[in-house]
Amino acid sequence: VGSGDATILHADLDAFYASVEQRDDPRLRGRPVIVGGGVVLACSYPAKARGVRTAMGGRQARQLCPEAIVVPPRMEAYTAASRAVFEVFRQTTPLVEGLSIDEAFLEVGGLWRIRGSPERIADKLRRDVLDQVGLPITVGVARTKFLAKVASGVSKPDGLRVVPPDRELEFLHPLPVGRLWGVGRVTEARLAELRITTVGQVAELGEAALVSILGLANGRHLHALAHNRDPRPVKNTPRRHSMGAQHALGGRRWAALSTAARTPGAGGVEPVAAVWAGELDAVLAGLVERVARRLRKAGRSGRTVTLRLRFGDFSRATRSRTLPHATARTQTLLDAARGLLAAALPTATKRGLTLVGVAVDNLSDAPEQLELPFDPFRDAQLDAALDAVREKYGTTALSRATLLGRDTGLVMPMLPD
DNA sequence: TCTGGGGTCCTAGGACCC
DNA sequence: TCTGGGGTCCTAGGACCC
Repeated sequence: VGSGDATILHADLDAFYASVEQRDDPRLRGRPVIVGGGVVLACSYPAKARGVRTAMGGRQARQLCPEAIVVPPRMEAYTAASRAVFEVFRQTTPLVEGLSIDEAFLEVGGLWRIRGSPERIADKLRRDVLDQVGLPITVGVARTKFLAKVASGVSKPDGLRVVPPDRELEFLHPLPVGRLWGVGRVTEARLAELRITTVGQVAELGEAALVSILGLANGRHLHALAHNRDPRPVKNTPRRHSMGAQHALGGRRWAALSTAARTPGAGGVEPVAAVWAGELDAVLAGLVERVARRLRKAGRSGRTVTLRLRFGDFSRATRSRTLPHATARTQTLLDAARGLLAAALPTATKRGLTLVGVAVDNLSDAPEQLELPFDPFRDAQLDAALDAVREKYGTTALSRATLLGRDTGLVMPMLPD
């Protein structure tokens, strides 16, 4: 098998959250199912057939499909199902690159002799996922990552599609531009103004023209994809670069508080604004705590704290702050987030805040490295080092052995909270 | 279409350094 | 006092993906 063969699989679970619900509750099988409340997180194919779409407002979804069964999301169940499916992926091939909770690329190029053709492997993978995890999955097979993903996309649900190397453009060019990876609502509209609606038309356009329309990176990228030029190999799942948590300030109470807080002149405005700011701070603290815990659990730390805000008109703003060192300490991150929010509070109040988010970027692979102003390996200074750490973290549990055992010279990993 | 929660990548200006 | 060229980092915004 050479590199010119179709050996990349893109495996994508069908209507993932909805399928997990149907697997776990037989009454939902074969019926229109919507997962989510205020917004559709996922829906089964009978609901899709009625026009329900992911990210659609709940009210509109129920209008389109009144007989749909609406179930609240169970994220833990989806996480567990995802782990089980990825286990099947890794039984299939060691080279698995996860893209999201429900999809991955698999390189099966070296497996001809052991497991047969990529098509056979894909077919077995689909059966294994169904048998072992109970979920339907669609697989696309092609020579490039991009095309494998397109192939699975057009074959959903419960499908398998192999694109042979000599049929690539024949398969690709009639498809709508929206199938290109990186073409969303805005780009699609811009291209539609120029009467460009198919991948084939993009391919005819020439790189320079595309760059002048869409900018350097995007233009080059789309030009390459339209010709199925995508040299990226399948790699094992990269470590994430960012970790965040956010919370929509929905509900009547928030709306009322927010309105009252930004209405000047009325009696009692000061206290209302204070209550609003106080509740906001509690939300912020909760978000930071969540992110910090996840960071510590993953043994990661980060330097940049980003505050994300969304307003009543759906516009957004971000504020960020980069710290001197990476950290996963709740208090350090919270102090930074609070500073950002305080600076943005007048704007947020005026524009009607509807969402707060916190992200930690600039992640490093290691837990926080605490710089000590001395060498803990020089015996004379060890007790001073211990005292300093104990004082800083208010702990008495830290032993000399622990400190030395880290074997990290002048730095040591952060202690858990 | 009146909207959740989690991510990725690109652009662009300004500060700062040599 | 006014002037080059090159680089990195930080911040903010925006498009896109599932």
